[in-house]
Amino acid sequence: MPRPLRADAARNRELLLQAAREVFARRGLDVTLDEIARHAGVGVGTAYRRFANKEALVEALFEDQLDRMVHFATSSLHRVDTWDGFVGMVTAFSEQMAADRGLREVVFRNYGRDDRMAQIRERFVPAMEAVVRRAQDAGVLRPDAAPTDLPIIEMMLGVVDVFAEPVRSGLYPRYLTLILDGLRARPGLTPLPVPALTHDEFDRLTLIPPPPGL
Amino acid sequence: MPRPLRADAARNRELLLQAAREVFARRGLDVTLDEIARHAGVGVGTAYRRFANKEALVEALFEDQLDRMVHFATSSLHRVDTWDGFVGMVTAFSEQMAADRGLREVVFRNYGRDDRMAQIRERFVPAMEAVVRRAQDAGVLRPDAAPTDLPIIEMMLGVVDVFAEPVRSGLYPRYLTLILDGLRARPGLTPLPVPALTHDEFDRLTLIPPPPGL
DNA sequence: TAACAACCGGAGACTTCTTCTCCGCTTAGT
DNA sequence: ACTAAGCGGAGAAGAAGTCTCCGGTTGTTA
Repeated sequence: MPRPLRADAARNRELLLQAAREVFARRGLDVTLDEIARHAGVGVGTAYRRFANKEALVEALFEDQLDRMVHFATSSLHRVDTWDGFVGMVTAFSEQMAADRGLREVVFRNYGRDDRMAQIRERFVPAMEAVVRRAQDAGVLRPDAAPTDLPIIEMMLGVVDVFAEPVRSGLYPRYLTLILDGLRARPGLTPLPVPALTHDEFDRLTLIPPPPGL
Repeated sequence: MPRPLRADAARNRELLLQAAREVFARRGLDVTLDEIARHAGVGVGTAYRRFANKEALVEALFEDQLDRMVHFATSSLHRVDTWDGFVGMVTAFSEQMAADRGLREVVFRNYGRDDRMAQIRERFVPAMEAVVRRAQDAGVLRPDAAPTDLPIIEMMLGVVDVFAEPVRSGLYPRYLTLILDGLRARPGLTPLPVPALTHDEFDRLTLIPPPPGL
């Protein structure tokens, strides 16, 4: 059992976590620990004394955030209007992801690849599947949509936001709306010409070395 | 007037251009000249003797490719079915972009920022505008779509392809279809909640330092 | 309030990656 | 056969990131 930190050390630890939250959210996971330390107002040495490396810091930060994402999915199942439930989940996902570039990178690059996060991911999949199936059973979601379309869509929206952010923040809802209009079941839709990624394909993607450039 | 290259030098120049075409297309503009030289089967020294730097090589390669993109836009105006014309242009763009990661990066990072490419870009904008307006006047494209939506959509599709490529190439048409279904004028569409980027905003985006991560 | 273990800052050692140069050897062209 | 043009690729130079080390400071305990 590690004995408690001295008061100044504990305070610095909190400063670092807070700084990391902000810097990761704005600039992604590729920032240096040096930079986080500077933003926290402590020395690099202090940062490395508290967290063995950047990965440890990421883990400490994103566990509960991923948890919250799963919660969005399951709770959307209880909405009375099925389409609203679906839209609500996708919108909530997008809001989280848009607000936090680090979160996007954790989700799509599976940063850390450790067990705890893997467990969370395992609860993700059934949740998304349930929401998609419910919406399709109700006839409001186009029948050829698939659960893995959702993370792909989140990725697309995330990129729009990274790209547009320097001149306009909050552009992504425009494209979210567009895509939701394309997802809604309607007469006269064009059948989707390629099958969606299987869950297995998707998992493999997040586990392989990050494709340079998100 | 530079005097003609010796035969072996001219041949190596072609080898380098060909290698660059392939490597840029597959891996993007961030590959090193060393890598291109290796792929061409010549020494690095040779590469740097022929092209002052990577930028010169990029310029030599992408001028006519951009030209072809503009051509897609203008020729789509002559299709009898307006919606087919619109879809044809967007599809042609996507095919080009999906097949060539380097091209995507030239378009969105304005690599080089030189005059010749700027001129081409200037012809791009009116062409896209014309196609969008024609489709909206005919009532087949949703009225709240805008010309700058098209490059944004291309960017989204490009990212899907970069991401999915390691386990599945050619996934993007699925999402292209989805988005086109969302772009088509229909009763019951949700109004797009945020204005599109203006041309000016878009230009500024491509001119500022590349947002790290495409 | 003295004493010391814990902690701090940040210079810089190390590593990795990319760009580009230099020079001894080879070859095309006359 | 001679020589200017060209070749290859080791490695210099620089940029960027990770992490260590240590002289000086501070919280804590007695």
